[in-house]
Amino acid sequence: MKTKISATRPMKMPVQARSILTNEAIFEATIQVLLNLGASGLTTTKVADRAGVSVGTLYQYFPNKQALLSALLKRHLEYVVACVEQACVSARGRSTDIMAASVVDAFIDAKFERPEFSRVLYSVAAELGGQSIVAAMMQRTQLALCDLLASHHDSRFGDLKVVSFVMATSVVGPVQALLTAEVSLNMQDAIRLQLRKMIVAYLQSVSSQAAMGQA
Amino acid sequence: MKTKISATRPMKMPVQARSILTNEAIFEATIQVLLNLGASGLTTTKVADRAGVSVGTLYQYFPNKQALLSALLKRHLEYVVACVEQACVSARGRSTDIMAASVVDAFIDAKFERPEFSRVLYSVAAELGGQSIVAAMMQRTQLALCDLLASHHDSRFGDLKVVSFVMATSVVGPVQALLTAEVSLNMQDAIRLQLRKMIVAYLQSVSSQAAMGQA
DNA sequence: ACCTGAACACCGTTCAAGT
DNA sequence: ACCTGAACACCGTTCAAGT
Repeated sequence: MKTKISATRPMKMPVQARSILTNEAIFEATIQVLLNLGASGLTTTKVADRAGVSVGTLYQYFPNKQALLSALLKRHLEYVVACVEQACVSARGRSTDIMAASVVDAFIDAKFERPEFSRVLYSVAAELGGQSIVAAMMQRTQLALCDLLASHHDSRFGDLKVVSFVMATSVVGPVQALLTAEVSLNMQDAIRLQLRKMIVAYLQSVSSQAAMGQA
Repeated sequence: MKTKISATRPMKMPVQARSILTNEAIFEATIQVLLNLGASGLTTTKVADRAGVSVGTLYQYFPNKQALLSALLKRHLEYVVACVEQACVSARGRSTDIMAASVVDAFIDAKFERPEFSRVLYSVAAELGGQSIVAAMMQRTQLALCDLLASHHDSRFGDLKVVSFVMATSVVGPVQALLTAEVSLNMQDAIRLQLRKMIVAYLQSVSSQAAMGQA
């Protein structure tokens, strides 16, 4: 239990713990700066100041500004995708209505947990580093949707790759518009219901009975 | 036909003509730099060089870099919206199938006329100045869609504001994914057909007979 | 070993000096 | 009148010098 390690790292745990702590402080600082000044006002120096470290230290944790923002975007999108994946699991084997509502609601709810944060991340997502992260997350979402659709007892939905692509991508536009356009709460709810309707209608229009053959 | 105007602008037309020409040269240079180096590699100096003017001159035409990019984005989106508006006019009074196909095709075709350009503009659209332009263009699109839907002889589609919002926004995600994810041509066509299907299915699911009452 | 922040290169923007 | 480009302020990134 002594602290007599000389030239190596003091102890294994503390070093990692401090490292994780600093990492988290930098993330949190980035979020704050992003919310206060927007993506265009974000500066590595401002982030470092807010996190209580020097710029040099920030660059030990992230190779450059884009990597920092990409990591933040990735963390956010991984959370959102995880929510959608969970909804997919929960709705396995249920009706198309429930499938559609679960997925739509999970996505909207995840994005609206911190609307301003979701909103400001769109500019990060549109940059080079962001686009590949978005693509990867979209891929994961489509996989989860394929699983979900395949679990339906009575129906086949045609080419699941295509159907899940359309399902996944068609909800992002409306939600982005909702987040950036500041529409009324009534309108928000109305649109959520309409989105469910749209996905249900789509699924039913591409579905065929699984029992015998298909139309 | 003489050129004897002393201290004022040489002639009215030539000045405007030269002005318009330079303006266009700057736009064209911006597009080229954007295509070659991406939004993150674009520099006002590079644009000015490519346009054959000095930075100072560029700043006489545009107050700052963001205004330049916003103007370019606006011009692009105005063209795209014009295409969609025209499709809406052409499909007035037709079946829901034709309405959906016209609008979806017009949007996809307009965006795919210069795919790389459309693609690189997403990062411009996500920035502060871009978001309000996108919102305004979305507004115009929704108006055109309301007109289109109202022209249907046999059906009412409920709250047109909401339905047109969902229609307009739900196609942007798939098309953006198509443009950024480099999917195969087969897949592209398949998705175009599916998008039509989705919009048709949605319109039919929210429609009711106009003749007597509604369900 | 790890942190610091002055220093460097580069970019957006301006404006005194040209024509 | 209009254009030019050196100059300025600021930002991303590095690295010699500290502890």
